[in-house]
Amino acid sequence: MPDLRVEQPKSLVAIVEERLRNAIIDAEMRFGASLSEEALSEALGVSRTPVREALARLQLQGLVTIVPKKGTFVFAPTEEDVAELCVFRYMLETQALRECMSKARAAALAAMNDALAAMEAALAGGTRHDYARADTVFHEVFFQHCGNRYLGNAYRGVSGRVAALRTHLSVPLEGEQERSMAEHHQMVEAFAAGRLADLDSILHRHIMRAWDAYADVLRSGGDPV
Amino acid sequence: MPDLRVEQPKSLVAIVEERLRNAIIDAEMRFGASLSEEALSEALGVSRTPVREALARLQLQGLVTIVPKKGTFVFAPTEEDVAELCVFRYMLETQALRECMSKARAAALAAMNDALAAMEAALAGGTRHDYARADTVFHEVFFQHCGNRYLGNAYRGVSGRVAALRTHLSVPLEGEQERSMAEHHQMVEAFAAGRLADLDSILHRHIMRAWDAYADVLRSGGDPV
DNA sequence: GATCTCCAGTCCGTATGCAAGATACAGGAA
DNA sequence: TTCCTGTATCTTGCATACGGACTGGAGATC
Repeated sequence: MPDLRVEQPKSLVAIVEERLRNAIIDAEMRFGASLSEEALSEALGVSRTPVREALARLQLQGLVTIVPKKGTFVFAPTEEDVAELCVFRYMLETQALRECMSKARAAALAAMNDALAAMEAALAGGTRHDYARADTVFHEVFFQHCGNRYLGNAYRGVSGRVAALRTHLSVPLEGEQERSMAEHHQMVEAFAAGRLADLDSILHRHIMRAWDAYADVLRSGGDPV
Repeated sequence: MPDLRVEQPKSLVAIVEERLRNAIIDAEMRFGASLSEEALSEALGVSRTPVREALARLQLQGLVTIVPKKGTFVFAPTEEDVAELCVFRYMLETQALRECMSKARAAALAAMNDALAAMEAALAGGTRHDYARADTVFHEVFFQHCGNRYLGNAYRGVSGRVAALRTHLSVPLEGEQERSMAEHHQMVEAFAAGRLADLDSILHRHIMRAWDAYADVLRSGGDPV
């Protein structure tokens, strides 16, 4: 028998979750914005049940905050949050790169180059949101090739916040894309050459500089989008 | 006004989640056992809604597997799973210890000593399950004092599986508790002395030896409890 | 005996209804 | 004016109902 398997249609919960996740990440909603289950269910054309379940999942990803009997809100990062998130992100990414290098170097390098090309394209001809999305894809490559599902899961658990911060906070910064692009090139070079220590320090610089930028924006009045 | 605040009663979802989590971790249910929402809701005396939500959360912790339209099952680890989990656990714990050492050394040390004493007590006078629980508490100390919520969250995301493996797989092994206890003592000593490299290697040995033990049990026929 | 078909039982996905807590605001008392 | 209080209206928490999808087995067919 040939393989005729069809993929399952996504459940409403999954659809709603993805839709809301994108809305938050792409800054269609501001930090702290209120989300009523009923209003959402009406806007999305489904009942409250799948909306409710999707919100519960998003809470576990840190993208929304559910306050019992009060309401659900888009997450609102504090400076401290962002700092801890960046430190954690660095831990995960540096470990993932280590695993990539020792286990799937060629495949990872190829994927990184593809992602880099997409970033260049977005920088040249796309919007800043396009660039932010391509940036997100680049960093996901590490985890797709690291060969450890748990590492990937842990990253997925924070990737939403990371991506949201990227869009909300770095998109408006002038010159940020160009600096970021240069650092990504350096990372790929170091990876290709197998210089792990260099890679680590570039990654560290990359993430911590992003943190600085975010902190500045946060201090100067929160969500600018 | 004196502080009269009352704590919120836990939601049914939280209660059900905790109850099921404990049931799985304490090996009241075997790996792969089937969990019907309806049967659970009846057994727990609540409706299907909170049960359903609790199961969704447990899935994200990797403790159950939900197969659409078929049913929900207690997770069933493969050898590969366990290997990846151990590697990941080592990554998280070593990072957490590093943070503890640099940020909250005294408090962490005190808490580790407390946890160690509880383990000794369980080893001397408790059941093997008691020891397993005390072991779990010991490792949680790292994350309570590491000062990074994201690191703690990531650990919580796998701690259920770790704890479940501990109970299901290591409880039946002869002499395992004593070896484990000795290693924990070594860890605390190294931490107290600030010997980070030693600490790392002890932790690595500790986790990887546990992995060996689990793998043996798994190969010899799965869940023995 | 092997295979197919149908059916009953079980499970989940979703919609909806009701109850209870939280909040905002108007209106009255000091 | 200022403070308190009752109430309308919002929110979520949970229960329940219905329908579709899947599974396993009895019986028919070859």
